Amino acid sequence: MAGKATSFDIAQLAGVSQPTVSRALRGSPTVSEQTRLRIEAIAQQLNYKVDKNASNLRLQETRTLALLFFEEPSLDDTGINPFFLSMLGSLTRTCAQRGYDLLISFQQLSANWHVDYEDSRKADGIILLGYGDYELYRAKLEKLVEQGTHFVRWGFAQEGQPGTTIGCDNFRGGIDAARHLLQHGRRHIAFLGDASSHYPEFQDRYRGLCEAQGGEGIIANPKLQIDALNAQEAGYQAAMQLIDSGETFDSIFTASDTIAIGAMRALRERGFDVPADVAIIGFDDIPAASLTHPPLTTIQQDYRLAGEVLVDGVLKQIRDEQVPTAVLPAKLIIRESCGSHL
Amino acid sequence: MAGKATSFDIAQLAGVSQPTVSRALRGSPTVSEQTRLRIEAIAQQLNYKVDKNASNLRLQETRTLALLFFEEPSLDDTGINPFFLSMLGSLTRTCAQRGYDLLISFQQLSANWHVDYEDSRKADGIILLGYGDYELYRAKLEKLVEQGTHFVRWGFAQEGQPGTTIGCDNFRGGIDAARHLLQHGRRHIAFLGDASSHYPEFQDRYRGLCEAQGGEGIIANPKLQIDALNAQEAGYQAAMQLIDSGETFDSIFTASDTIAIGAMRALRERGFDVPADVAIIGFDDIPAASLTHPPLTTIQQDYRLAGEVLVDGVLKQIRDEQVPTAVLPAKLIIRESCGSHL
DNA sequence: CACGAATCCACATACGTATTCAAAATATGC
DNA sequence: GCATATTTTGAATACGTATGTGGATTCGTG
Repeated sequence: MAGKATSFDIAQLAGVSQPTVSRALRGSPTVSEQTRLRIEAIAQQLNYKVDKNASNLRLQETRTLALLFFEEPSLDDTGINPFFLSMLGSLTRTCAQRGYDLLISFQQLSANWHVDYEDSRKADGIILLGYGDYELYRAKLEKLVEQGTHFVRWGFAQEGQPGTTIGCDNFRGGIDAARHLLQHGRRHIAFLGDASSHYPEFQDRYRGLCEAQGGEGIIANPKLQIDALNAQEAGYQAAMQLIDSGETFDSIFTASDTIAIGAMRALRERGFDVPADVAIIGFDDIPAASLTHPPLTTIQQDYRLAGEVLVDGVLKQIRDEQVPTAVLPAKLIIRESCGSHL
Repeated sequence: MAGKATSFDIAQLAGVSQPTVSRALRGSPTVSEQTRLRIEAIAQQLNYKVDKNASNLRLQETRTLALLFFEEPSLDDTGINPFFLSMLGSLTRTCAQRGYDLLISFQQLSANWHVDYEDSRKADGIILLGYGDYELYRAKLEKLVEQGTHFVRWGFAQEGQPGTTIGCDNFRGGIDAARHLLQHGRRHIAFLGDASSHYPEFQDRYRGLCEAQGGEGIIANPKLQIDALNAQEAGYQAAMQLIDSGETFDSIFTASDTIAIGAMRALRERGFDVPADVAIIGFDDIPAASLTHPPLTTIQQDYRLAGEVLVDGVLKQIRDEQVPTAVLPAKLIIRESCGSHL
């Protein structure tokens, strides 16, 4: 028997026709128990596996999802956003549980990621995971919607956006982060992270900060907001810029843990003590957050739940069900970078 | 036009036959420039994409590789081995460059990962990434070889193993780690990590340690070797066990950075100063290694190179070329957990 | 014994592409 | 203007599976 066994080979050995083999292996009730067992035995013996390509072609579905990561092309490619990496585990696990395979791909935000995968029937649906300039996305998301592609995006969730987006409650998370700092008596809170509308997740976190400050009658000093993309180096430089600006600050809220790690390096180099001189709070709760010194207090995104919701969201779309935009809760994780444990 | 466009739709619009469309889009020289341009224009306009399933079925190849991660089922599933996660970036990048897609899956070591993917023609080849009991692998690897599956494994590389394995020079890395400690005057070096033959990578690292000690006339104290699987919690407990054993030790070489992080937590809790009281050196150089306090000196595995070698190895096998077992260099990364910078 | 129902299976076909082979169209040479 | 070489296209088919439809066999029932 040259090459892999096909359903015809089995049919021949079992003395039945190929369709009977197909039905038997799929558990159709129209094939007798006896024949089915015989066929199954032979299939096992020949190490037969259904050819996915032929099967997919016939069924017009792949039972595969595509996971597209992308980030700002300008960022250092030394690593992948650790938060997304954490989510990867949850995504693959959920996919496996639902009987789907996961095709993975890293993309530049500028590339043509929006015109493949589902069109070419590599996947039944797409999960998009990425931070970056929202203006660059928008047109592509609209194209996806127009093509009827099944996809769900992780990120800033708001009604009226093209397609379905699932994200965490960035605004609420921003408020919680700010309150935590305020409760520790900090009044001059700096924000490191892009606060423009091009980065709506970061912007929302910043808005939460301003809101919480307003509740205490504090007017946020715009000079304490410094743009930074999601990278350690960006955090380092933003913190340096903040220090050099001469503005008064007693605490920093960073738009991500990665930025916080860079910022802490800058603070240390310049002789600031964390948290005595400057308290710092991050966002995401990446694995590294518990390893910094002092361990980083941060806002946790539930990547476990997120993975499930994303996968199930795409699967619902594939079944032509409506998937509403959803917002997942964020949770304050108190460690030591803001001072005493409350 | 209901549903996706097919090559027949294009053929009709272009006034040619379906085979001509296929040839035109694949750049066959037997179709005239003029018709090709016309066909390409129409294809673009209809947003036509070759159906991968049909194409794969016809060509009998998928241009997809499967990446199978697996770890000891007993380990906490809170996260994925960070070193493998680092490699993931390199693997996907290399795959993309070579024109291949990457199918990803996390497996329990005990599951039947060895009887799928290539058999069912989901992928042309497999990359195996995992630490765990080698005895559990071996039979499955042999089965893969027997079936003629194209696969490459990352791990302990030795001639005579089933299939092709690519790994880093664990023995050499162990020697380098030990020498670094010895150069700092440490004479009582403990090893945290399983040193049984079931975990050959770890065993090799330990062998390197013993070898280097032997070169200085030191006989390794077997009571300073304590089993630990690759997890923080395991590192923590192994270190506690070491401390409680009452044996004299002035330094620790851990089989992985993850173990080192757990061990450092135990040391800190028990009031040991790193590196003054106990020097510690890890293995892997995961991203978190630079964040510990003090920053962890470690042996770096070149995940970038590893990813390329693994992908190219499988591709070679697919082209029926021989792929020899290979050993990649490991490199000492000096930080601060062993004392002064040499 | 005959008739219908029930059970089980085979025939034919479709999914969309890529290639073999032969035929048509065009160009070349005399 | 005809034969031959060359380019370009189309008809037929195969890849392996899954399913609609109808045929054969068995069984029960009158």
